Amino acid sequence: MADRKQPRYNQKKRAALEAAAAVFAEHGYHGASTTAIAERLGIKQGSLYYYFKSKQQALEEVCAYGIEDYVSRIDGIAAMALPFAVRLLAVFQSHLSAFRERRDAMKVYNDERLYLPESARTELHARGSGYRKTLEALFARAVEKGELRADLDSHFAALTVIGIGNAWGDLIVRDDTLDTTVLAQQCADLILRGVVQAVA
Amino acid sequence: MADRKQPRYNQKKRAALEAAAAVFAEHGYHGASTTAIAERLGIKQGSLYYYFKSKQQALEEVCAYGIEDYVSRIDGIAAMALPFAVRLLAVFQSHLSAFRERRDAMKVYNDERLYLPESARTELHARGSGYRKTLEALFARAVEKGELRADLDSHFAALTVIGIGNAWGDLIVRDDTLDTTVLAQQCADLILRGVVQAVA
DNA sequence: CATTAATTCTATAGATTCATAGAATTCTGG
DNA sequence: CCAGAATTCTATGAATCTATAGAATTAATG
Repeated sequence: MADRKQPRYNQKKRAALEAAAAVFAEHGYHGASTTAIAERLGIKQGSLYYYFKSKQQALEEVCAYGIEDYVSRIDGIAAMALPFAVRLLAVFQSHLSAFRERRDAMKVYNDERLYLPESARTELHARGSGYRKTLEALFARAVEKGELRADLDSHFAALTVIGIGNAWGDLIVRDDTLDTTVLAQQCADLILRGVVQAVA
Repeated sequence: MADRKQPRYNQKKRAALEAAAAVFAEHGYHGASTTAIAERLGIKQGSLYYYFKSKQQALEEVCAYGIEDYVSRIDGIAAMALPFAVRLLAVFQSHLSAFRERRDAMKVYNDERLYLPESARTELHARGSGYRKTLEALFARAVEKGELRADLDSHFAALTVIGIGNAWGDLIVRDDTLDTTVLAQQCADLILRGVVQAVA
């Protein structure tokens, strides 16, 4: 049916993905109707099934789309040989700007992925927890190097940082006036001074 | 129809509320069917309308139920004349244990309230932002007293603390083994050392 | 026990939903 | 311009869901 080599198809497929993301983000997965998604795309409800096998598959793709670059960017950060403070700032910057650029899909990934069946969720979970583990390792290595206090729980710290990013991400989605750069700085600052050993 | 003076009624009404909370928490508002709620209560779908005028009203009540004591407790904390560190710990302790005690309703309040119509949402919003303002004032006063660094943004700090509480609350809901006392301590510790002026 | 009130049940109307099949249209390459 | 492929449309089946009405049952009270 769908020839992947046609640029025309890929273009509209992505538009379909973003339409689905927008409607899922606004009404939630179950509250979103295929009619609403199709309308946003400018086609009729039935035509939507040319792009998605089912509503559920649309959710899967939106979720995957929502985290793909968010997740991939942290590997770059982890690869850089920079002081922890700079890396942490980059983590927040990356996290928050991901919410700006793919706000709908990120929100959907965070809020709606739990409605996917086990099978689909585990694949997503793998990537998500890959992110967490990388971040955790980032903390752990900084502790080893003496950049951070020795009694820091890396697991706790990583989860909290992700939690803060998601919490502000949620607010960013609903408030366009928030400046992600400033916010990232504030977040990093708050965590850092709670994490860096106090100077005696 | 429903005489509020009958203890029998109130008892089952609360059970209905908790059944609705549980199903809303698991499937989301739109994904939850009145049949599922009724089944959990041990009655038939139609009978549910003896306790709720509509599904939407059930959501309103669950949301209100979800934050009532969470919100009320912060006033007590604000009233106490204690060092900021102790108060912050109490805030986290209160926030997290609220998630333990009313896990379903709290989750529903956080995740599903946006599906309520404007009118119902504003009343809830009043209470929620009352919480934020109190917390904000708590930070501001501590800054004035010199307990915290002078350049701290109280608004940012308050929202971040709430965000952390909600993030861990979400994890608590899904993982019964997490110890809220330890967690509250870790959260307070992390924020404090990022907030208290470093000793020179 | 009998009367009244409270609670639950059955049955159903009416609306909405997802998904499919096949026809109709539009696009593309020769 | 024509042939075949790609895209969209129409129409519809079957399931599900909320809410209501009135009957039936259970509990409470004198």
